[in-house]
Amino acid sequence: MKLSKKGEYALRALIELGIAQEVGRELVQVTELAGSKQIPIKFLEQIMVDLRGAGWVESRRGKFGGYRLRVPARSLPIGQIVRAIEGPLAPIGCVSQSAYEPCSCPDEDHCGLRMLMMDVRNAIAGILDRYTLADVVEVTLRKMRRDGLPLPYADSHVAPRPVAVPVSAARRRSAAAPASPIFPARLAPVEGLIKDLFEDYTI
Amino acid sequence: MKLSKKGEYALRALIELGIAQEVGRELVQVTELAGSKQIPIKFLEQIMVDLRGAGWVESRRGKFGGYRLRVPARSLPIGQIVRAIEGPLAPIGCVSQSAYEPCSCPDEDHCGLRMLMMDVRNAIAGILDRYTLADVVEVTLRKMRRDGLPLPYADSHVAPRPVAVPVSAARRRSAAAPASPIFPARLAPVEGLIKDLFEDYTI
DNA sequence: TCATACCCTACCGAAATAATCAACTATCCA
DNA sequence: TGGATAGTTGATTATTTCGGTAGGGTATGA
Repeated sequence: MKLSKKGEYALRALIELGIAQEVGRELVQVTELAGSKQIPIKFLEQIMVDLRGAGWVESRRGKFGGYRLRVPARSLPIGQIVRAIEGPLAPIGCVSQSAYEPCSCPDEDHCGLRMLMMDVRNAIAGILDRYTLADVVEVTLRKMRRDGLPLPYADSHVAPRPVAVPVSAARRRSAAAPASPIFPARLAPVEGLIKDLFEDYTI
Repeated sequence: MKLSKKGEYALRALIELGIAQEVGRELVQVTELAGSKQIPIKFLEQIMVDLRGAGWVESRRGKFGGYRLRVPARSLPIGQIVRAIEGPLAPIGCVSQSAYEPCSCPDEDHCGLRMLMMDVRNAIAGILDRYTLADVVEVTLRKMRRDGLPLPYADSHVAPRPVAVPVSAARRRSAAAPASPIFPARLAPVEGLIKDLFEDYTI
């Protein structure tokens, strides 16, 4: 039940772009997204092709170029990303809701393994479809602020030169929304496993 | 997040052996476990090596030979099987509790993706560690009985010849326990996703 | 002895994964 | 205009894993 490197890097890139957006950074270069050589740059470039193809990211070429989110982070469920990059969430094909295929079920109607795997699929989907990119960005930033860490991309002398960039329609709506409050109603303590993890999680 | 064919076949074989045990069938041949050629026999033989190596299955060679469960089905959580056959349940290495390895986290303490994947890992483990082989066997049999299907391995003229087989200690305890009642307290309606699925599940 | 059925080892091909390589193209500024 | 920067594109590579299959050995009972 592994997330592929491609999936991992795609999610990281999107989270980084979400963070950049939150702190007011307009464009982020692929070298920045790759971090300290932990993600191979050329591989990430290819992944960015897919992210752009999916319509979640847009880019600007040339000097002072880079990438940014094209859709509001809050409108992008993680499950949608994972499905697009990795394929169906279902551990076996007979429980897939997006790409059904028969497996070695002796008889689907009475197959206990199918039922169990449906449970697993639904649990995975329950989490990944519940949380959006914005949620993950928020928790990341929240923990950084809690520990007093400098926020990435907020360092003004490292930022690419501000430019008048053509604004897509999706981007315009995002800019119109105020920054999320730190404790939005969506992540009230009665909801959200990530919230629970944030409260209780220790390494 | 796929279950491999090997994992799928291993689980199916164990479920079949559990069913056989419930209906009183002593030994099951690999051809029976493989079903109508849906599982490749030679591949399944190899998988049975691993299941025997794990101590869950024992076998008898020669004429009237076959396999049977060596441990009580109720003592075998599905998560244990999946881990042994497939490896860690964690989608990425930094959230694995059995096989931790660093990934491309910029900083584990503040990595929102790590937190999310911990959620996913825990959800998967929550299900797979909660239910045992006996639960899956039970739900399978329950649905078959509900629909009036003939139970596999219960056909007496197809059964291998009854033999006095040396009884392992684990097997002796299993034989001493009465057959599970159809509605055990463990699967009361207030618990158990599988129970929920059984009640609500439609294709 | 022969038939049956597990046991063991090795091999194979395909596919996917995880990159890397090479070159092109757009943008800006001096 | 030229050079630097940075995205874009397409192809290639290497490796590993997966999902089997092949071939033969060994134990058991009639």
